[in-house]
Amino acid sequence: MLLVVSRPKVLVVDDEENIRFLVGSALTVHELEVTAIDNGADALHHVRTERVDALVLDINLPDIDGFEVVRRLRASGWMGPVLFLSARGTTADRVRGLTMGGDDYVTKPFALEELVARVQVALRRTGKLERRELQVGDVVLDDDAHEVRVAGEPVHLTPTEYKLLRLLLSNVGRVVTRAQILDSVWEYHFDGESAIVETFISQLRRKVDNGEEELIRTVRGVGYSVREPR
Amino acid sequence: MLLVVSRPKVLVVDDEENIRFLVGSALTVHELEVTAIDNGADALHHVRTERVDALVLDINLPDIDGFEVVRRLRASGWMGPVLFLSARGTTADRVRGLTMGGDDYVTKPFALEELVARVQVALRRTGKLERRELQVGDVVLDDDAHEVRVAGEPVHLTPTEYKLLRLLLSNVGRVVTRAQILDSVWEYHFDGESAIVETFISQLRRKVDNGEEELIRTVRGVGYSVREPR
DNA sequence: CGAAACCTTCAGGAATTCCTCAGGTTTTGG
DNA sequence: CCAAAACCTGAGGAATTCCTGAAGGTTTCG
Repeated sequence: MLLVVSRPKVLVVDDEENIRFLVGSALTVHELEVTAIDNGADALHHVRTERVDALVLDINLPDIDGFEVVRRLRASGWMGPVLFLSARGTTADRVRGLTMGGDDYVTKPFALEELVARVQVALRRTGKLERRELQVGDVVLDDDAHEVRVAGEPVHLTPTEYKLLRLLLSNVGRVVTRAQILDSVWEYHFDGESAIVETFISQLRRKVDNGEEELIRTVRGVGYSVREPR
Repeated sequence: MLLVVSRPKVLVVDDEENIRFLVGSALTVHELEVTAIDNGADALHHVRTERVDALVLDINLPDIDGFEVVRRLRASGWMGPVLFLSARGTTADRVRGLTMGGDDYVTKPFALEELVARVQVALRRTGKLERRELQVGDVVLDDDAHEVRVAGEPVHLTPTEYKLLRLLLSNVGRVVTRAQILDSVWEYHFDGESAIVETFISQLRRKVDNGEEELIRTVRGVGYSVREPR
């Protein structure tokens, strides 16, 4: 594990107290250093005087429009990534049209996890955050690129397959029970009789399990596990 | 068996006496050190003054809302995992949206076992809980990987064999009676004449008993036992 | 709207595991 | 030393669990 000398700094700009709090804490939990500001003018000033590695910015601000904030920042040379928060009303198209470069947007209401993930992606892209990869044997899951490689070759996984593999890989050396899988990959933890886990395990194996030594091991009556490589 | 210097400390916060008791005992049984508190203010104080490795927190508290408790804790730098208890009414979505990072939630009514499992998962993730291994001589039973190694080499056991070995190993130096075995490994405690225990003991020995010194000793007329290593 | 990609269910078959039975071996007590 | 009791162990059919392909339904995207 690499020692990170200083945490990436994220500025959150939103006039709603709640949003600032929620987003702020979510980002903090994920090891980011957060500053929160409730208006455009102060935000501009902050970015110009302090180090800011990424910006989470509401489009509707009491004083200056979010897009305008970014326009001015770009003009003054700040090139960091911006993640816009747009109210539901705003059509996605409009936002998309106005975001540029590496910028991104999410519409309220949003899932905190998703927002955090996007901020992290942006930070990694700009090299402020290390790349995180899960690797076991010759299978590499690159969470940034959202890509899986087997023996160097990219393999296409569907979203569900990806989630499942991710869960397994982040529990190397540990059995993941069917219940955990259902709970984590699918939303329901009502058990019942669903062969869906098996089906996806099967698909995953076909795509990822590279002959020789099996990656995904069945632990009968319990679940599945990926062995620690040695 | 590894010596655990200090047990992980879990704080349970709920205003219902019953819940505190139930959750508290369930966690205690599983080797965790539990403190129970019935309101948010005292909980805050406790986390700030004592070591707390994980928090089990009802959302509806008489004084401060559970989410607010966490908000304040995060603000004061406590980064441990939180497991929210939410009443059934609360929509899962809301809770999900508000939990972040490693936090988790379960809705009442919940299975104690599940709750314990989740707390343990959280503690392991944060490194507060070590790997659960039972070891006697050169036989190691790794409960996380659900795997058994003899002299370093993985040995495959069926679920029943595994349960049996686990029972024996967790009673090192003690005789486990046939009745206890039947009761614990199989569901029935009606005795009758079944040679099933013998059969499985036999299989276990073949797989696990590594020549030289017998691991599983027969205690005639009583049951079986695994000797303490020296 | 249509096509493609994806998710889910279902069911037959394969693999594994369970458990009874029966015959053999060891121990105990007299 | 003998007989009875207790225990050991291998075999095989029954039961469980798992695998996987196919088909139908849903969502996504152009």
